[in-house]
Order: sequence, then C-alpha cells, then structure tokens
Amino acid sequence: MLISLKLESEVPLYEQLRNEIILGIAKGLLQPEEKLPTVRQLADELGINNMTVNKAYALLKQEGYLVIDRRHGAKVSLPFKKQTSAAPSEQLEQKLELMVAEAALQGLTADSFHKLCSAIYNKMHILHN
Amino acid sequence: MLISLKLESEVPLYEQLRNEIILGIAKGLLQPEEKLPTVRQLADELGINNMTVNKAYALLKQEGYLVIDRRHGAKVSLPFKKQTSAAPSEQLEQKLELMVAEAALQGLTADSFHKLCSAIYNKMHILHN
Amino acid sequence: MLISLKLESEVPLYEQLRNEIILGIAKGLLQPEEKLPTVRQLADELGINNMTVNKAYALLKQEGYLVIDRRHGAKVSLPFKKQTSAAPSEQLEQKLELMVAEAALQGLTADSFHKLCSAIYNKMHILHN
Amino acid sequence: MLISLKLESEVPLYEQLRNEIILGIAKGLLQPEEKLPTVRQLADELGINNMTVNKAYALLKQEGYLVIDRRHGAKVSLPFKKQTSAAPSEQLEQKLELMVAEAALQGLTADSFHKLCSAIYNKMHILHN
DNA sequence: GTGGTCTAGACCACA
DNA sequence: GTGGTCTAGACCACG
Repeated sequence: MLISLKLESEVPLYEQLRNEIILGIAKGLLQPEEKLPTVRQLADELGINNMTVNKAYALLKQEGYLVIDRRHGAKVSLPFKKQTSAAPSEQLEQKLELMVAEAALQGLTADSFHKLCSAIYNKMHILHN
Repeated sequence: MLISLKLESEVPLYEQLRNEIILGIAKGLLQPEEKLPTVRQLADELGINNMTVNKAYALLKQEGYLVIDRRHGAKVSLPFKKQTSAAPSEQLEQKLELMVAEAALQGLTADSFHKLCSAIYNKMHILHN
Repeated sequence: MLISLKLESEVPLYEQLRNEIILGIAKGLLQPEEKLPTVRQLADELGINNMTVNKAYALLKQEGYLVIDRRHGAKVSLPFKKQTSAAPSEQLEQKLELMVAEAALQGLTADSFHKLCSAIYNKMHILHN
Repeated sequence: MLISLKLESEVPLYEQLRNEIILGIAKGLLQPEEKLPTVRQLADELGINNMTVNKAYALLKQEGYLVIDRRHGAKVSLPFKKQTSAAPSEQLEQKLELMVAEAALQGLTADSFHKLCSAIYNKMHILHN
C-alpha cells in the first residue's frame, strides 16, 4: 500500500497518515490482522520523524482501528464494532450536514450527490448491505 | 439567524463562523443579497475578536459565498447555477471519501448513509432537482 | 496547588502529572472553570519539557477533565458527567478487584479497607451523597 | 485455574500474569503450599516467552506471594497474619486515592463505591473479619 | 502569548 | 528489535 503525504498541506502530517491508513483499511488494501510497518520503517520510508508516526498509530489505536501488540508491532483491528443498528455518530452527522450544504451551494444536485456517494461506497471493500 | 460558537472546540473560531454562515445560506436562513452584520457588530454580538470575524468573512468572500462592498458591507452572493453535469470539487470528493470510509468501518450500511444524506438534503432550502 | 513529580519513578512523567491534576480537582484544590498554568509555565516550574506537559493536558482533555480554550489556555471542566446512576466502569472494577486481592493477602480486613476508603473519600471535595 | 492474557493490553504481559496469580490466590483458586506450573510449562501453555513467566514469578517471590525452591519449583506462600492494627502499604493507599478521585469525578457516590468494595471482598476466599 | 506540530536524537521497558 | 517516553529547540496557526 502506497502512502503519500503532502508536506505543504494544512492538515498535520500525523492526521494525513491516520486518514490514509483508514482509507487503506476501508478499501481493503490493508486486511484485518495485517501487520503494519514498524514506526521506524514507516518514518524512514516517508521521510518524517518517528514521533509523528507514533502519534498517528497511537491515535488509530485509541480510535480502535489498530491494535498494538508489544511483540509484533501494530496490526489492523478486526472490523465490526457491531454498532447495534448503526446509529451514525452526531459528529459524522454534523460534518455531513456541512458538506451537503457546500455541495448544494456549489450547484450539485441531490441526485449527483447520491451518485457520488454510491461510487465512493463501492470503492470500499468493507460493505454492509 | 442564531450563531453559536464552541470556544472549546478543536475547530478554529473563524472556521466555525464560516461553517455556520454557509449552513445559514443553504438552509435559506440567509437570503441571496441579504446584508450581513458588520464585522464589529457580529464580533460584539458573539464576544469574539474583530479579526476573527474579519477572517471568516474574507474566507467566505474568497470562496464566493459572500460579496463584500466597502460601502454596503457584506452580503450573500447570488446562488450558483445548477451543475447538471456537475464536477464536484476534488476537495469535496476527498473529504467525502474519508467520511464514507470511517462510516463504513463503523458499521454504517450504504443504505443508512444514503438515507442520512437524503434527510440532510431535504433540510436545505436551495435545492437542485 | 503544589505538584511534585518523581523523576525516578516508573510511572511516566506525563501520567504522574495527569494523576496529580485529577487529585487536585477531586480534592477541590482546583476549582471548576479554574485556569491552569500555561504549558510553558508549568513545564518551566516543574523543570520538564513542554511536550510532556502538553501530552498530559491533551490526555486530560481527552478524558474530559480539562477544557482547552484557544484564547485562555486550559481550565478545569465542569464536573458531573452525570452518570445516570453511576455505573462504575468495568476498568475501575477490575483495578479495584486486584487492589482488594492484594489488600486481603496482606492481611487487611474488610473493615479496615472500608475505613480506609471512607477516609479517602472524605478528603475529596466533590462528594455525591 | 484459567489464566487469560490480553496481548493488546497496555499492561505488560508479566504484570498481567502476576495479577492473575494474585487474584487466583486471593480467591482460593490457588491454595497455600500449592505447586505452580514450571516456568516452561506455563510459558508453553500461554504461548509466551519463558523470560516473561520467569519475570512474573520473580516479582511474586519478591513480593512474598510465592516461595521458589530450586528443587520443587514455585509454590504459593502461607498467608500473612491478620493485621488488626493494619497499616496498609503507602503504595496501596496512593493507588486507592487516585482511584477514588477518578470514581468521584465520574459521579460515583461514596455509598456505591462502598457497596462495590463489599461485593468484591466477598468474592475473596481469604477473609479477615 | 497560547497550544499544536514537528524534528533529530536519545534512553528505556518489554519480549 | 519493538513501541513508549523524554528532551531541547523550532515554527506555525489562532486570537
């Protein structure tokens, strides 16, 4: 899996890294239980500091996407936190509301938006139908 | 229109303000051509620094949501045209992709996501059907 | 409020700092809404690095004990997460179980343990009777 | 007696193992003078390194919970006497103080805490009444 | 002036 | 060899 960071971006490096890994998991590029590179390896590979990778891993661990095993480093968690009936978090809802508002103001029709969502959802490996 | 800012939020104040105004426009609480409060008025009302409001207005102007006339202050732009063939901005697409990935990993089905989007879209005043 | 860290301890500095602040809040040495020292001030005062204090503050923020306001730095949260009927977290229960086991094996009677708990609880400013 | 370790836990394996054994003794699952598995047996059984088990045993020996005889392996110590006048170790007291502070801040009443302690104490086999 | 981020390099506990 | 912690010093966004 290829990870590319934008050094000039406003988004912090550790957050970009987190996002890329989440996308990787959702798209199936990273399988559950799959071992991730060590902190040092990834830091070298990306040309950034150990602590930056460390912070990203710690964040992903805290959010439940990664499991960190003292013996073998970091690996992808098993999926399905099994949200009983998948109530979307309030935070997600608010972010989505803003996004829809921007899309609507830019002239995107509801239908176009739906199609865009579908297209994106289909790129995800982990589907819940 | 009521604007509420969360001082303790991660999101910068000027960005929260920008977001609230965009939502206001999309929901029809702010009409096209409607005049907004002056920087000072709004800053006083919200209890924040002038520069913060200024920054939000400048950002909204740059994004095309506001028109700023030195004589008459800031007012809401005329809406964009419908984009039937609609190329959603790349930034929007990337943000949406990440959001979908997180939603999927949290167990939200594509169908639930679609319904959520529809519900939100229906709250918007500016519709493009 | 006086904070003392043990440099020779096995407990990480940032965690010691977190613990001291939690104790301070519980004992009422730090009042709700009270402003804490800035990261730099506290780091200087304790003779440790900024990032160590930063990490402690970030942890306390994440746990809900502190609120970080971009304008005025860190302050103590309002209490009462209002646990409906205060179901003790499973983690607390497990830690307590181990502690009781150790106490029992060291010959401490149940009654002594109860009295010890009462004595400690009475030192706390925030009581729920 | 069943021992389960969590590889993904923050708590070091040797410490988890120590804790489980202490709980086993306190609950009476391990009787005084009872022989424990050899280091190798237990390491194999749990799928962990010999050194890890070794470290746990050494720690338990140092704390007085185990007696290690080179010829007969490790066995459970005889219980301590009742401490009627009982000075609880300072370390125990500090850990308990932090725990109470966290519990209080999370809205747990003193009474609930007491009841929880009683319930746990009753699960222990070694009682000092 | 505040916290947030990042670096380069170091040491330590764990396994 | 792994992640976790810490340091000293730097730059930046926010307000």
